[in-house]
Amino acid sequence: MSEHPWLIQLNEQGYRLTDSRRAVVEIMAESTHALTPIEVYDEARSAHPALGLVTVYRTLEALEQQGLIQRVHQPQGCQAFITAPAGHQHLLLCRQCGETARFEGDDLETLIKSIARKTGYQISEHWLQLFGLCPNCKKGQA
Amino acid sequence: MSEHPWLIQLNEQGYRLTDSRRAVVEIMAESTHALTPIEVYDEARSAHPALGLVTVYRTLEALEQQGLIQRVHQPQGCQAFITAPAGHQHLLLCRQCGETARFEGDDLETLIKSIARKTGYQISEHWLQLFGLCPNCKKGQA
DNA sequence: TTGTAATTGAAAATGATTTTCAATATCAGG
DNA sequence: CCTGATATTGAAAATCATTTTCAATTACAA
Repeated sequence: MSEHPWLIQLNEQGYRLTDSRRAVVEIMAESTHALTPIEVYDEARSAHPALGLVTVYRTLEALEQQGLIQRVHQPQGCQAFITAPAGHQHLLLCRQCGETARFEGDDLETLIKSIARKTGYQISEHWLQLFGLCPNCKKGQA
Repeated sequence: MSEHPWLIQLNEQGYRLTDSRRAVVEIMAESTHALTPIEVYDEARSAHPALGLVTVYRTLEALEQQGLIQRVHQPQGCQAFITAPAGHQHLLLCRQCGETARFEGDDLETLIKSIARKTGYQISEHWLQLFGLCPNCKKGQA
C-alpha cells in the first residue's frame, strides 16, 4: 500500500509509521478547516479507535516541525491547526464555520522595508490574516 | 489626586476605583512591552502587595472590553497584552525583548477588496503584524 | 454615617497541554 | 521470516493557564 506524502516525509526524517500517525495525518491533510487537537482526536478515532489524545498532540507537533501544518491564530483562540500554506500564501478564515481559503498578495515588501527604515527594526517575519464569512455562511446570514 | 484617564473611563462605565485596579492600570498603561497576566501581577504587586492574580485577570478583561488594551498573538504564545493601538495601527514586535512599535500603512484596502471578489468571502477584519529585532536587540546580536 | 452592591483574594474547579512510565509495535539486521 | 533494540503508544498523573465560587471587604451613593 502506498503511503501519504506526509507520512513518507516523516519516515524519511526517521519517524516510524504507525496507525496512530496514519489516522492523524489522514484527518489533517484532508481538512479545509482549522482543527483543534480534540477535534482531530475525535475524527481520527473513527479510523483508529485506540488512538490517544497524547499521540495527537505529539503527531501535530511533528507535523508542525516538518512545516506540513501550522497553528492558526484567531480571535476566539489559537489552538487549531491547518495544512501549511504552500509558498508565500496568507490565510482567510471564516469566523462562522472555520473554513479556510488562501491568497497571495505580497506587495507587502515595500511597506515592510519602509517600516524597517522608519523604526530601525530588523524585520524577519510577517503575519497577515483576513477574517470574514465564507460564501456559504454568508448565504445563511442574510 | 487625579486619576489616570483609563481609570476615569472605567469609572464612567460604572466600575469602581480600587487600588487593585489602579496598580494594574499603572503597569499596563506605562509598558511598551507585551505583558502576560503573571508579569502584570508581579510588577503591580510592588505598588499593591495584596493584589491577587485573579483580579489581574479580571482587570485585564475589563480593559480589553473597553478597548484600552488588546491581546497580542506571537509565535511563542498568545497570552500577552499591550495598550491598544490608536486608530488604525498595526504592530511590530521584537522577538527578543518583546518591545513593541506601531505603524500605519493601509493600502491593504485594495488587496482586501480583490481577495473578497476572488474568493466570495465577506471580509470583516484583518490582522497584520511584523516580527523582528528592535534596534537595541539588533545591536547585541551582531 | 450608613447600607448595599461591587469588588476582592484564596481556594477549588476547569481545561489544555506535558510528562512519566510500563507495555507494545516498528523495522533493521541476521 | 525471526529477533532484538529502540521508537512509539496510551493511561494516568503532573503542570500550567484561566475561571468559578464564596465569604469578607470596600467604594460610594444617599
